[in-house]
Amino acid sequence: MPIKHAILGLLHYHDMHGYKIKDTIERSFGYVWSINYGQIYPNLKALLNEGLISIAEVNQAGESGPGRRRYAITPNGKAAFRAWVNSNPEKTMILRDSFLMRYIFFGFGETTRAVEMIDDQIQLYQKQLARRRDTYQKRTSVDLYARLISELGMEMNAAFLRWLARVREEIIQTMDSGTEILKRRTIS
Amino acid sequence: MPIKHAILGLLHYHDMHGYKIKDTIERSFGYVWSINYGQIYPNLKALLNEGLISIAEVNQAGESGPGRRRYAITPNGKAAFRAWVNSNPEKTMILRDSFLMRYIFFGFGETTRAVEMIDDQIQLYQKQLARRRDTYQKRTSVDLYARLISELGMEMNAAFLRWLARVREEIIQTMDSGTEILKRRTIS
DNA sequence: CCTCTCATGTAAGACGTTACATGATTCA
DNA sequence: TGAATCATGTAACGTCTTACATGAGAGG
Repeated sequence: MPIKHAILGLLHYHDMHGYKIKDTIERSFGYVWSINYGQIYPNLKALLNEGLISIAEVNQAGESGPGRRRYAITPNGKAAFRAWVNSNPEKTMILRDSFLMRYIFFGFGETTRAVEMIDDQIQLYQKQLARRRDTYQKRTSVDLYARLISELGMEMNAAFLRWLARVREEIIQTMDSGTEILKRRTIS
Repeated sequence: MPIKHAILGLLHYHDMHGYKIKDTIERSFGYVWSINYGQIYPNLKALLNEGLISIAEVNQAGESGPGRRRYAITPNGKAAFRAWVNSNPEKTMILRDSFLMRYIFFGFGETTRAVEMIDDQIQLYQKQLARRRDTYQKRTSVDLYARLISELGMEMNAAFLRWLARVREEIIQTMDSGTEILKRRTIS
């Protein structure tokens, strides 16, 4: 139940609406965790039942539909969160990327198409890196951990771009030399 | 349905049992994709129904229980797979790591525990990097794409380790200087 | 007035994990 | 003979995504 912990973590900063929680998660660490309303609202309800969060304020301007609820973390919530942060992480890192998934089998597709897709990836990650650098320069928080995680994002991004450039070059060399190495494929 | 495509991709190399498919996925690109039997067997059944794979051989030594089935890709399977490889990847990369998830909120936990967890991560990734370098040196395949993807794995691994070392250092500096910067936290 | 952003929620279905049950073969 | 590995499968449960429905407030 990592979503619950993410919610509890964010509520340490200040009280929030469910909408704002999703928004913050997406903008702050969307590349580590993505989320949607189908997860947020049921989890808020559950956390409320468990006494880990409470409702700080309800704004009910209209009469129909649910009110806008601002949630706050309770002392029990803080304790549960602290226990989780201090507990051992499971050691499984999952990286899921549909480009990489295809890439693995590029040898079975068309080489020209492969180069096209690599170029698309290069463009995409160049934009992303530029955006990250911009956000990094403009950041207002002095938080050590937040600063370091955004450095990690930029470094990973840059490393991936360097790798893509190398891959592109090597594929083009293979095309030029016209060898049929690609067809002698084996896997254990 | 990315599992189906992974299965079709692997069957290009040679015919395989379901068991071997899981094993190969885990050993070849387990850090990009993980899988379990609850997904493998139902997907094999579905692919068979769709005519994208066929049964190459059934070994039924005993009499009870299901036979050991070796699967092969059909021409239709190859066509479907090729269409997928050449189709545009969705642009969402998902990185899910329970250490990083905790890391984001380290400021709310105990700093000494944070350093301990960082040290555990360093050990874990040092071992992983050593294992990857070993596998890389011993690889028998000349496949361009396979070689490059394992280089990506090692580079990402190394970059993460460099980052962890820097994080450790900066945290310890903060502890020594005894400033209370950690407590002035804000997030947008 | 219309569109965008803020805001809350549910239902259906897809996807993934865990745990269990079964049995053959291989090797020490 | 016992343990490890090879091998197939399902049921229950949990998580995640997608699509939909609803409505308030702000600003052009």
